[in-house]
Amino acid sequence: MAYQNNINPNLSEDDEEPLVFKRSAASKQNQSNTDTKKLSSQRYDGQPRRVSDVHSSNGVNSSVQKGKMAPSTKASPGKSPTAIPKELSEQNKAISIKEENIPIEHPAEDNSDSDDEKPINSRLKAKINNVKKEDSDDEDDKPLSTRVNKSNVGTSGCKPSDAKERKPLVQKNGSSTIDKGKSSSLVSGKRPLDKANHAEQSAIKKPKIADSSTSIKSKQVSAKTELKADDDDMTLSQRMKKATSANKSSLTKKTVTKVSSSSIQKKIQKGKKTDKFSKYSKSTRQGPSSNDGQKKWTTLEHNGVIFPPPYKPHGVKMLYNGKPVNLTPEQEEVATMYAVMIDTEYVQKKTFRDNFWNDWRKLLGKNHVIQKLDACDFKPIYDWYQKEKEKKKQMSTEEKKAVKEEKLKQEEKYMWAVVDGVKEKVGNFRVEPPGLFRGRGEHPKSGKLKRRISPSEVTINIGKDAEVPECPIPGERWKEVRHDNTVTWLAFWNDPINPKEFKYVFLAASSALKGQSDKEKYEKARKLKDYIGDIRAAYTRDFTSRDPAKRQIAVATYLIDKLALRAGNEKDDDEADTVGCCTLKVENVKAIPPNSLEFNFLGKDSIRYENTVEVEPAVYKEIKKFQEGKKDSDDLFDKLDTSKLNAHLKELMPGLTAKVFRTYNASITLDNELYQETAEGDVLKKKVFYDTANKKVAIICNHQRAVSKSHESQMDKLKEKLSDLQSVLKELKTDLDRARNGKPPLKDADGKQKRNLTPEALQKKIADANKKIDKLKLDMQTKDDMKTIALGTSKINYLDPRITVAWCKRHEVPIEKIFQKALLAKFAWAMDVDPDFRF
DNA sequence: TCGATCACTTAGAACTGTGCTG
DNA sequence: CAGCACAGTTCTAAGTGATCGA
Repeated sequence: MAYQNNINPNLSEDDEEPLVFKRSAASKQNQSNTDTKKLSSQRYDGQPRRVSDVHSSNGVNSSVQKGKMAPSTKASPGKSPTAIPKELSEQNKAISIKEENIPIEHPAEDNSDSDDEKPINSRLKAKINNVKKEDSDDEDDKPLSTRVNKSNVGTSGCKPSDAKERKPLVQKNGSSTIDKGKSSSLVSGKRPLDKANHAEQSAIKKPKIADSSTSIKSKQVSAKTELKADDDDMTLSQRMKKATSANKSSLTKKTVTKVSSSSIQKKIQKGKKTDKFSKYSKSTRQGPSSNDGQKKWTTLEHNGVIFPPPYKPHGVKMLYNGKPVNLTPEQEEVATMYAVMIDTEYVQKKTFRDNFWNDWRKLLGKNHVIQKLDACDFKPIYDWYQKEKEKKKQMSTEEKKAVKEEKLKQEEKYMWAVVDGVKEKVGNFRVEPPGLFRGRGEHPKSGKLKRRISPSEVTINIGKDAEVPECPIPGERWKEVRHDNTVTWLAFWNDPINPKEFKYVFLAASSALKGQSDKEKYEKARKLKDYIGDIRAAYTRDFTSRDPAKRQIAVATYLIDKLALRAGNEKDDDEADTVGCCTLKVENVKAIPPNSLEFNFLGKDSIRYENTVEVEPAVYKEIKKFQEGKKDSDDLFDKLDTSKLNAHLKELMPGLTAKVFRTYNASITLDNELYQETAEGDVLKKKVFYDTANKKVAIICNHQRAVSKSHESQMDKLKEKLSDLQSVLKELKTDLDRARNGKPPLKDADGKQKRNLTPEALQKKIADANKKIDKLKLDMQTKDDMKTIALGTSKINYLDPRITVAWCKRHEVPIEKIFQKALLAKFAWAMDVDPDFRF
């Protein structure tokens, strides 16, 4: 089939014909390509891109929307004796999460939603077979080993082989979607108000604004308790029901944990009746749909945030016109921020320097000796800083360890939160230290001083009954304390660079709360499979609609579907000038006859997207029309913005938005790739196979990274190594010839006589050398190919981890080879997937 | 209806740790 | 054992999209 591009939207499933995706230089840089490093290379050529085949099986539609309806709530810790037994699937065990003091465990994740959607049978089966039911108790009691190790990853029998069979996957999963959802009445609103019957609650959401109600220290008594209780009950029972019915039940995967932080531990204890309970409680949390409205948690405890230490002046004097200058500590602090950056690219940019100078100058005052940046020499401070760094590096291992431990001791209490009785890691508990704003690309605010944040700017969100964290800076207090359980943040402050924006403190990715939403994200993307056929048919139809707005929506949707473009919200003038689909400018797309489009624009993070792709003739024609009579800098889609686009998408599938296509595209691509014949061989080979699939996704999503500073020199080294090997080979060949003729080998480079070897021995050496050379060449190629491709982003954000876990099980690859520790924790919810899972 | 606000996900760079190599 | 590449983690910027409120 010579890839013809046509991506016919309606392609039937089997059509997965790859669209030709020609990508030329994907460069990572921003506009000015001046920067050398950035110039990118060309790789990516011609990678065919497959538009996945997705067929929609007759659309079943389940309207299941993630959880909006169920009123359930979580049980409060302590109660819930019920605790649904959790089963551990064997798979779970496969993962060896070792000790780690993290608690993981997430409550029962409900797989609910999703699980529900998935074929029950299969899950059941799997569970039945593998699962071990734990009854009771706590995991503590049970040997970790059991739960964890045993990696039998593979095993499963399912042979992937028949791809054919699997293809229908969609059906499989899809159909299974069962309608449970239908019912759900729909989705409704998530407005907080709705849900809140209680006045109290209702007040909550708005608080964003001010919420006076909560003031510090108030330990309120509140009705909350009652509330809670109710909810809890409900939940439980509900959940149980559900669990039972589904049989699949529970889920919880827990990972045990050994918690260490005493303080929290104490709290836990306090809070819950017993540890056991606490564990259990987790299992009850949030039901699938539990979001009763918007409730994200019932109890929340944490210790607030930690602030960076006050500035310690170093007294090193910078020079102005060659002479040392005295600076106050405040002035010195900011000078130091700049000084340590003088060897970065930021400082090369005028905007950065101007912004810095502007802000620093305010601190210096009008009459300061320093009157212009150009005459400043920050080198002494820079040198001092380098020396400090060196000193640190030179510390003995013990010293380093001691320092680390000290730091840990100070921070430990901030590292954890207790959410509904479960200890969870906090993500960013450190308040951002002052510094110079490092905007990406040509950000107009780059270089501005990002001031220090004080506690009086920080709002804390915590459970009503929890102790309000003490403000870590004596004499100061929090700006505000809220008790808003409709949000997941633990604290926030206004971004000093952009005061209208906020910086939030959230739980870590390994938390149940995040895990749950991650899972929902993938379930939604999976659901798109069932709709994609209709959606494609619809937009294809609309390419020729009489209504221009409709045509724009159709074309935009097509691009988002086919190219996995981002939606493209409007941006302010004080942000870098980047675009997404809806904000593409005329100049960003060039029509190349007969029906190709050449895209070239700066996307998120000012990463350049360059791609030429063949499109449907109708699309080609429309794009040309949209461009007619417009200036280069005009919007290509003038009748469109993301909210209109998303509103339209929502009509096609509940909950559908533009970003879902990216997730869908990425995951289905991985799934398809991994169902191709997997290279047999050792784990390393399999990993290469996996990475290749991952790479395809990264290319589709345009995930790039800067070429490392040392790339060139590294390549040079490899080249040298290669040529050394080649000369060795040559020598060996000569020796072989001589040996065959009964002559002794030539002397080596140092003039020494080499050992006499038999032709056989030499042949073997030659074969080895050839092998080495081939491997080296391959490594070099790979290294060069990958120098601008970032695999991590898709792994973390776009690829349904169940696809990977299932593949690992099928091919007996230990999951740790693919997911590092942090990802194992983040994806704990996906570990018990069936080996034959299809996205 | 629309701009502003808020919450949360996605992103690459910077930093840190670690294991290999010579 | 130092110096390195590379892997993994941390940091925080930059997106998306829902909701608010006029």
